Amino acid sequence: MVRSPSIDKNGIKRGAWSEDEDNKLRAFVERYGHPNWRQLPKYAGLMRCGKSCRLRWMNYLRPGLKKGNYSLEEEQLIIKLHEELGNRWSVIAAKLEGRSDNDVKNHWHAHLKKRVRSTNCVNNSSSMEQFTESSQTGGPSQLNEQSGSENDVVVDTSATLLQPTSFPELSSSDLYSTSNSLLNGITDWIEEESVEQLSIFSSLGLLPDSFSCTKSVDNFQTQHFDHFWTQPFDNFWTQPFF
DNA sequence: AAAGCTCCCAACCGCGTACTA
DNA sequence: TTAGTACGCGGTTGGGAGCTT
Repeated sequence: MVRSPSIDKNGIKRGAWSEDEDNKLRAFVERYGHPNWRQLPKYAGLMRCGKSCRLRWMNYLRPGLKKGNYSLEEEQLIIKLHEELGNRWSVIAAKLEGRSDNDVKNHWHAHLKKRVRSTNCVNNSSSMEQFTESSQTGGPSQLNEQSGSENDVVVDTSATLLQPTSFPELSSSDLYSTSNSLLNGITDWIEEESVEQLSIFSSLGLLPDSFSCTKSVDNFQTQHFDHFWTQPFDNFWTQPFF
């Protein structure tokens, strides 16, 4: 997953960091700080460029950095801030305790971007607005009220799907994927079935409350996942250091 | 079993900005 | 004012791991 270590023509090492290098950098920065990244590797006994040292420290070694799964709240905040600020990853990361800009950026490209895109696609509207709005209030928005004619059959049950407390070992991304698959399955099924069957399905509490379905006489459309994220889820440079 | 593909994270690169002489 | 230097940011890439065929 990391680049193979190599040494360029200037004798600067590149690629993946070894444990020994990490230890040297960590020990040096914790003892002396980092007032001059360019000079640091020389005094820390590292064959790296200052830029590489800074990056390694900021994204991996810095104390208080969180690694691993993002919480629902963190993901909501990233999406909200990205909508407001664009790709200003350092500003966004600063709002998230223990996350680096690189980490936030990677998580966005790997998980959140396509999620936002698909949500926008499904809803064909300002879903992010609803997303962030409902995230703040903690409750579901009122999509059903936007549904049109009296011929519409509106379903919005109180059943829930894939609570994180039930699946603590799954990340929110995993839960999202699984729930999305299930909901797509339900959607496909509903598109093939009658309104009557849909009503039965609803009355039995078998639809999640993140799911709403509108069926008009001449126009069938499903709307789901708008509320998924609102569900309860859970001058000392005088001597070399080494 | 193995070849090909996709995902995703760590690291690199280039550019803009701040600072200093 | 300008040139040089260092830093920080955001875009991009490399490549291992896991998945699919």
